[in-house]
Amino acid sequence: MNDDQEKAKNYNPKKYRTPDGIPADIVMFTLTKQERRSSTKSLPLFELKVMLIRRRSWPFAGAYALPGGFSQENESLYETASRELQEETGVDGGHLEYLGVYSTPGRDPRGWIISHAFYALVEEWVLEKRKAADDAQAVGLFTIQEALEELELAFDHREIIKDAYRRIQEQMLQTTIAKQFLPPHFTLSELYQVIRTVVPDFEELNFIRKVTSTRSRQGILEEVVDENGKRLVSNQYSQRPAQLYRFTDFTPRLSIYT
Amino acid sequence: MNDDQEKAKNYNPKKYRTPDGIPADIVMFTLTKQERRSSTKSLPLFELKVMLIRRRSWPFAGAYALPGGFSQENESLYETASRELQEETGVDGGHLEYLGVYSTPGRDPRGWIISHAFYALVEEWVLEKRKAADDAQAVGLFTIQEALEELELAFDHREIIKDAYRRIQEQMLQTTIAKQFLPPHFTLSELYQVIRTVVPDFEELNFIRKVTSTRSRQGILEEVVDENGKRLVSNQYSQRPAQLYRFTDFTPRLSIYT
DNA sequence: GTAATAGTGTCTGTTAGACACTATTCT
DNA sequence: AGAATAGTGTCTAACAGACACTATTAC
Repeated sequence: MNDDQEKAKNYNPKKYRTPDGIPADIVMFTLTKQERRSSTKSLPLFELKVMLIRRRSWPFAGAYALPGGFSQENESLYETASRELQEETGVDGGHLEYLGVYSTPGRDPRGWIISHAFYALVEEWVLEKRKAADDAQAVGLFTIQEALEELELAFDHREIIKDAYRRIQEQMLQTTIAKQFLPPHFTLSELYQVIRTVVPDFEELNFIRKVTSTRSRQGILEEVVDENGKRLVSNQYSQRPAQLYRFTDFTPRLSIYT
Repeated sequence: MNDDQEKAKNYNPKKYRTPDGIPADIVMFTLTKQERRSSTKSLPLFELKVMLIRRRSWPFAGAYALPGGFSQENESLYETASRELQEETGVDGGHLEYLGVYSTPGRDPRGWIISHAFYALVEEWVLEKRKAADDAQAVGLFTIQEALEELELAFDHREIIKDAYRRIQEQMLQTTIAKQFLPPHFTLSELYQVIRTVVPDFEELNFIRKVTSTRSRQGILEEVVDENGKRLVSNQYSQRPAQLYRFTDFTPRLSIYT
């Protein structure tokens, strides 16, 4: 037995009251695409949705809650969230990010339970599959407005969803997470629509020109070309083919002063 | 006994292994000012420092650690941090913000201990007072370089300090936290020096002009005037008096796309 | 006068914002 | 031709970046 182990044996961590559990809850966002009926090709309608599960048991039986689960001793909280995400959706990988801690006394009637919120960006089909596999009654995809204004939510999950929404809006403008909602190659209209869906009051009349022809932002996006250097285009959503782009791994440094 | 209480009685939260403690650790930053010897008035030298405490007992006896303490059942983690900050410095108020959670298994030899990091911006005299009140040997103010490269640090506190440093640099450019390091009224040189101290590679040759005469940033700062509308100036750090400014409560929205 | 910081002039090239206009393809 | 999205032209005012220059005051 080494020195540390010996000392650890003498140290009694349960001298004080300790929490009753440390769950990780995940705000899973997805962007649903809905075909628009029209005579010709057109961009689909996007909607930002969040996955919620109807609780069956006490506390908050019948209310909707974020998917999540308790952390175990042998894993970090990120691993807990990652494991839960995998258990809930069958997918690992994808964008998973820490949001914050929720520890207001009394937030959970089961005891002293400190929850950690994460948010994930998941493809629509993943959540649809999950919904099909499970009791369809229990799993739902809701718009932010529905979740915040119409549903009865468990615990402090309304606060968590609000915070996650604020965060994803900020991230959508300040980082390149938009790529999580886009195929590897995409047109600028698709990108613009994705941004607009998450941040409705983002309006840029000259969006195409701005992201392509200004030097200061040069490097966020690049044109996709084939092996012969020919620029690749897509006409999936339009009559006239549009140039395809991809994100580079460059992210500019933002500042309020300059 | 109401329904919830009855159910809570039947619910056994200790069915599973639970953590041994949830501390909050605080990265306390301060900006030290050092007079420069010169024949005339000049700006002081600023340095960004972090407060660390030398541990006396197991584990990591002799190593430096962030100040902090365990959370109690009747308080949120922000309250824990706020209480610790008050206990450590005698000051409440000031800037205190959540940084993140540190939960890697094995990070604390005392057991399963999940720590939450906060960072605080504190005035220099507060920490000096703290240092005087206590055993001066135990409390130290160190530059980031000293803390990260020269000191033996307890737990995963090197990681925490790194993360806090990254965060304060980001915040310094994207929010108006610079005001935490400045008096209510300040000159633009002071502001520039504060920013430069925290983010050394922030270089703006036309800083004064940029923050004063460009419309898009209009509203971050405003000139300070007296009751007669006369503009207030200071010659504390210069021969020629300089216009005093204050922050408004406006913060622009930043975006990589526009 | 000299030192030290405050602030302006000036120049070129780039960008923002508004909005009209052309381009490409499918039906 | 009409629909739908892609993308350019054009104009003005604002801004960025570089760097030389003047201004104010204390010593």
